[in-house]
Amino acid sequence: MGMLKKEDAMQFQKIHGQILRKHHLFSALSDSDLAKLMHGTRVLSVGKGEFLFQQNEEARHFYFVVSGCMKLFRTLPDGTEKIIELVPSNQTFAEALMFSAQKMYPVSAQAVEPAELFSFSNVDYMTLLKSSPDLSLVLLGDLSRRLRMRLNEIEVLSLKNSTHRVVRYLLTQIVGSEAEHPQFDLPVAKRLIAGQLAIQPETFSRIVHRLKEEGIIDMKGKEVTVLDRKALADYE
Amino acid sequence: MGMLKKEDAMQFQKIHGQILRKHHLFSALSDSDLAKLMHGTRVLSVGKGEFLFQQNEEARHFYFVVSGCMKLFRTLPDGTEKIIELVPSNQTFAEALMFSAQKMYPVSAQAVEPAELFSFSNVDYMTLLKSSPDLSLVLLGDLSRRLRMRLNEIEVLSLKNSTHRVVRYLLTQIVGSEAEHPQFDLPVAKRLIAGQLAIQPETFSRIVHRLKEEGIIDMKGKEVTVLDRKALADYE
DNA sequence: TTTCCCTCTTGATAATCATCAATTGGGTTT
DNA sequence: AAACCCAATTGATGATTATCAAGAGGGAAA
Repeated sequence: MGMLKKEDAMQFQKIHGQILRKHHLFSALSDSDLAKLMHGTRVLSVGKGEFLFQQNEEARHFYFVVSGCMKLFRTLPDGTEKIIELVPSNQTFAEALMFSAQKMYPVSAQAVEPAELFSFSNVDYMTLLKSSPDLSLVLLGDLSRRLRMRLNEIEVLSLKNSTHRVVRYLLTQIVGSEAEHPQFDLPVAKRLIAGQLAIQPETFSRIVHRLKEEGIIDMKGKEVTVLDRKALADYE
Repeated sequence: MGMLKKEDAMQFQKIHGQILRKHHLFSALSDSDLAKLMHGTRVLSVGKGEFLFQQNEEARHFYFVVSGCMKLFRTLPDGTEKIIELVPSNQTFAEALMFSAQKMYPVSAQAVEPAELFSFSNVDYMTLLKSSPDLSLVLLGDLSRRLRMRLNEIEVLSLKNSTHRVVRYLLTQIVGSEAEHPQFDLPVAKRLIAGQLAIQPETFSRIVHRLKEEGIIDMKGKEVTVLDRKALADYE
């Protein structure tokens, strides 16, 4: 939590550089550019429930999640919070603000479980960008992908009833799996998932109950098993 | 509707170049670059209700709306359509796909009123991008702004009741206006606005009726007058 | 002008969902 | 182990909204 001294920085890069390399925002950087960027990097530990930043704070940094999980949300006029995104490890967030005229975070960021983060200076990264057209293209692809994610969310929120939203959520969790009875763990607490789907926790619980009764899925704690893929897809 | 011949192209650019110049995607281009780009440009006329492209079609072009209005929407599993965006004149759309790995339009595009469009080749524009880091930054800002727009939409869709959504919509239409009784025209048919807010036309109509009864707004056809700004804002 | 079409409106009803309240269950701390 | 906390569940109720149906209004075309 603070600027690193030179000798630490070298050690830091040695240990963590390769973690970053896996992410497309950093994989295209030359060794020297990465070193330069990481010189201004800070390592942050955020405890469960702790805030990283609040909505409308000035945005000078963007972040990479090393471990844990961050929750990005907006506070609605009635005081409830709307979850915009849950950011798992090995992902970045808040990097789109670098290019926006609006220099304030449009969301608040809070850890849903203890998290380790790298923070990057927007101005430093911008400097790299200006000298590297390829990197810009990578970022453009990144934002484009994010845009598409948001599109999907908008579609989910527009689905007529809550059951459809839950079903859609379950289906997105098992795309890619070829298994007859796909299995996965809910990434976060059920109430948070309900929040993402803009339904109440009680409603979520009741819908899951119904799907279980109909023999379409099974759920024990966070462990989900899809028993009838077709029936689930047919709900749509 | 077709590739322009050289002499036409010059005329074309003379007439329309300055229109494009006003848009930030093209304002940073040099004269020669703009000329090069417009050489491959097509002018399209799309009649009311006519489709420009369908969801999942391969995306080779992006578009600039010269006049008219385009509707971007997704078809939901139940057959209804969810309006993602209404694109008025002097705006571009579908340019984010240039950078995405997914090369298919994630939405369908249809004219809600007769529209004139310019189409641009993705590969041509990409070529320009690679040689112009500044242009990349402009585009990054563009996508960033779009991302924020989507964020707002997601928030609107998460608002608990329909009245809040309508009120929020009205408020966004009068930001910037300092008038005591701001006035504006609905940009499209009410049923389309209802669709954007993910509510039924009937519900929209009833909510407007109530707001009129309470003396907060007035609405005659598409002409809207806000009679009580404060009361409207307090609904949130 | 008259006809036609489509949007918008208004009413009545049914379905869905949020809210309030009480209980259970799992995991952690003391 | 006991106490405690918070998440999750389940039930009962009321509010909100979708749906179905019918009529009114407005603009375009014949």
